[in-house]
Parts: sequence; structure tokens; C-alpha cells
Amino acid sequence: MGKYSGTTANKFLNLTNERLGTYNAWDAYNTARLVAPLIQELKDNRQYEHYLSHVEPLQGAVIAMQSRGMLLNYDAKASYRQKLSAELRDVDRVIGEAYSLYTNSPPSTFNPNSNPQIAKLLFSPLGSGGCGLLGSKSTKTGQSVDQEALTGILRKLRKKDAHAVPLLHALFHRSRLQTILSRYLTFSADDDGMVRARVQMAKAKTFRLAYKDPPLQQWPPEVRHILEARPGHKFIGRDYSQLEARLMAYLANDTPSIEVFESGGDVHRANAQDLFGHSNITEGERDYSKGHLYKICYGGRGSEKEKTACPCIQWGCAEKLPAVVDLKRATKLDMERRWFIIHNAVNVFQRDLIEGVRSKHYYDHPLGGRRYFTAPWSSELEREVLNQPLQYGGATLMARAQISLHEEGAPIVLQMHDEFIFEVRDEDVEQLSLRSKEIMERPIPELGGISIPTDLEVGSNWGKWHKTLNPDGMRETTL
DNA sequence: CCCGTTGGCGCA
DNA sequence: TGCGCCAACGGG
Repeated sequence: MGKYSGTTANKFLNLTNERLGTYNAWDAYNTARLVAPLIQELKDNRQYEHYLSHVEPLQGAVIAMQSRGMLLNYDAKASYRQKLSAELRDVDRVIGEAYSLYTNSPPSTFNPNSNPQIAKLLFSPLGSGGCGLLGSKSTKTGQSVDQEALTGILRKLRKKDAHAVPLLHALFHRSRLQTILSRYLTFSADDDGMVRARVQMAKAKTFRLAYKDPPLQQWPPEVRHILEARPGHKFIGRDYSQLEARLMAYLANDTPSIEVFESGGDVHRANAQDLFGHSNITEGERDYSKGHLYKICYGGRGSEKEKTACPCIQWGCAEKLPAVVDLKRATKLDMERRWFIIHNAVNVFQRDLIEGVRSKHYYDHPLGGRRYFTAPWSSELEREVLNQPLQYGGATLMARAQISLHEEGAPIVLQMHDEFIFEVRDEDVEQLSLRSKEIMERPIPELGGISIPTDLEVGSNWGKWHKTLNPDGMRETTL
């Protein structure tokens, strides 16, 4: 039945059926006894109405989705794993040779999965077992060696450190390879070849869904192509366009953003103009704005994280690097100020939101549902509060859509925060493409009847469409 | 910035 | 063997 990975769970396998049965019976009994008090608590906390309208009806849709699953292409998985394994061996050879050079020890004594060992290799002085580099970031227990730290080291590299560049590139490249191989390519399908991730419905504080065994939401784009539509079927993807940004605009009544949205303009470009203060925005500046805006809207301050795209040359990643926008801290703070002057409504919205939660210790969402914030006030809690209306709002709209879609029998195989993936027979693609648009774009009464537009993708596997690498992948379509 | 899941290490 | 920590990935 379940998948036993942890040591504690394994202990249950050693119990007799009789003892397991007794345990499960007590579990069920105690759970049943909790139902009445929990419903009462929901009523006392003004959460019951939302439970009845959004949570309970969603359960059937989620169970149907989880039971469906997605078909695994074993060959695609095997060949992709083979390709990455070969690359990992190459990377590890580079790292091992560098380790030998700096430490005079055999490569077998180095564990590239150990961050302390990597830190020692990078930051110990030349001649005493290291490269003599300057660290750029710390952790609780020492020097950080994550992608951001490596980027910082590469950026501030002194001339005399040039010898360490191949090693830094290899370490950078290795972290992604190792993650994909050990984390995303180790799952197994059910006997019928289907991958059925477990859907966590009541895990996220903001009502979003989460997937585990395997964690489908975390799969990088290049891994997704190994899940495909069954023969004679296609995947349809329909996703909301800038879901949280639109919610922010309407919840805060931020007129400048609303105008961009309603005229069909490019909101990221508009925000980039407001941030940078000029109108000829480059692609790099537009990309930068997307990330930067989320950060400042959720309570972050000026300093943006370093770009973490792999800069390595040997495996060709450097050529794929997006244009980097390199800004001083003061400049970023200026940009933030400029944005908030134009979008003062957002400022007011956030101030009122925080004031309300600080005094009442709960937030009643315009789309229904109440969330309590009982922890002592802190800057962390404040950022959670700033995030809640948007992430919870998006999840609520998705829940509404999913309930309606399920009622009509739409074959949902995945719900991913702002998008649904359906699996339909080839001849049904057009019909469901249109119907899913109607349902997802229904007017939202609580927001004055506005609707949030969606985009469409169609493909035979879950990977992103690519002319040569993945011609059957999910491709944007207008229909 | 927020929301998540998971592998691997290293210490108690 | 349990647990904290780090680090990776995705969505907004």
C-alpha cells in the first residue's frame, strides 16, 4: 500500500497483522471522536462556511486526480538518467583531480556531497589543503558553498585565484546534476506504469496543494518530459496569467497595474519601467523585475539575491546565462521607493493588512475563509501576513475552478498553483480547451466581477516544447 | 520575499 | 537511530 522509506515507518512492517489492526482501529476511533469538536471549532472560528464550500467539495476532485496519475515513459527515464550519470562522472573527475592537486590526497578521500568538505577545499589556504579563496556567504555552521555563494566567489574573484575557476564551475554544475539524479529520478511507478503522487491537501498554510512521492511540483522542466499522455491522448495545460500579481492589483485597488492588466499590456515590463525609471526596458531588466517585485511585495528589502544560473564553460551552461543586471544596494532601494510611490495603493493595502492582523490576530479573506496568526509578532510573521491574501487567494480560486471542473468530469491529472493539466482523447482537445477557459475565467463576485485570463498549452508529454529536443512537449496554443 | 519536499551529512 | 542543518528544485 504505502511507501515505506523512513526507519520509523519500517518498524510498522514488523508488527503482526493483529497488532497493526488494533493500532489502526484505535487510530480510526480517536479520529472519529475528533470530528464533532473540530467542526465546532471551525464554527467558533468562522471557518466552517469556507470548509463546506471549498474544502469538502475539493476532496473528491483531489482523490480523482491522485488516482488518475500520469504515464511514465520508462525508456525516456532510463536514457535521461544515463546521460546525466555520464555527465556527473565527468564533473566528479574534474573535482577529484582538483582535490588531489590541492591536498595531495587521493580523490577517493573526498566526498563531494559534504558541504563542510567542499568549504574546507575552497577556503583553506593554498598549500594547506585548499584553494585559498575568500568566502562570500556564511551559514550557522560555517562558510556557505551553495550556488549563490559560488556565484559570489566567482564574481569577486582575484587574479591570483584564477586557478580555481574550473573547480568552481564543476561544483556549480554538480549540484544540479546530483539533485536531479538522486532526488527526481529515483521514484518508481505503480505496476500499471502510472506515477501517482500523493496529494497533500491540508499541509500548506495557504490552502495550496502539495505533492510527494514523487514531489512533482519540484521537478525541473528538463525532467518532466518522462511523464506522458497515454496513447491516443494529449495533455492540455491551462494556466492563469500572473495570478498573484492580478490579485494584488485588485485587492489593493492599485489603479496603474489594473490599467495595464485590463488593456492587455505586459505587466512585468510596466513594473520594470516603474522600477528602473526609464522606458526602453531590456529583457534582462524585465526578468529582474519579475523576481524583485515578488520580493518587495512580500516584505523583502532592496538587496536582491545573486543570479544562480550555472556559469560553467565545459558543459556549455555559460552560453545559456540570461543577461545579468548588476545593481548597487542603494540603487535597488531607490527603485523600490520609486515603485511604491507609483503604486501607493499597495503600500496602503499592506499597512492596513498588518494593522488589522496585529490587533485582531486573524485575517478574513475577501474570497472567504479566516486564518489565525497566533505566533508572537516578528518580521517573519509580518512577511507571512503580507503573503497570505495573495497565495491563499490564488489557492482559493484554483479550488473553486477545480471543484467545477471535476463536477463536469474534466480529467484533471495535475493542479499546480496556477494551472491545471488535463489528459484527454485527441478528439476532445478542442472541447475541453474551450470549456476549461470558461470555467477558470468565470467572473469573481468578491472582486467586483473581474475575471483572470488564462493561457493554453497542448502536448503529448509533460515537458516543455522544444523544436528538436522535445517536439511533443507542451506548446503554447491559441486554438 | 512566501509556500512547499527531499537527499545527504554529521553530531548527540 | 533520531534530528538539525544545508542545499537543491518548483510555483507565485
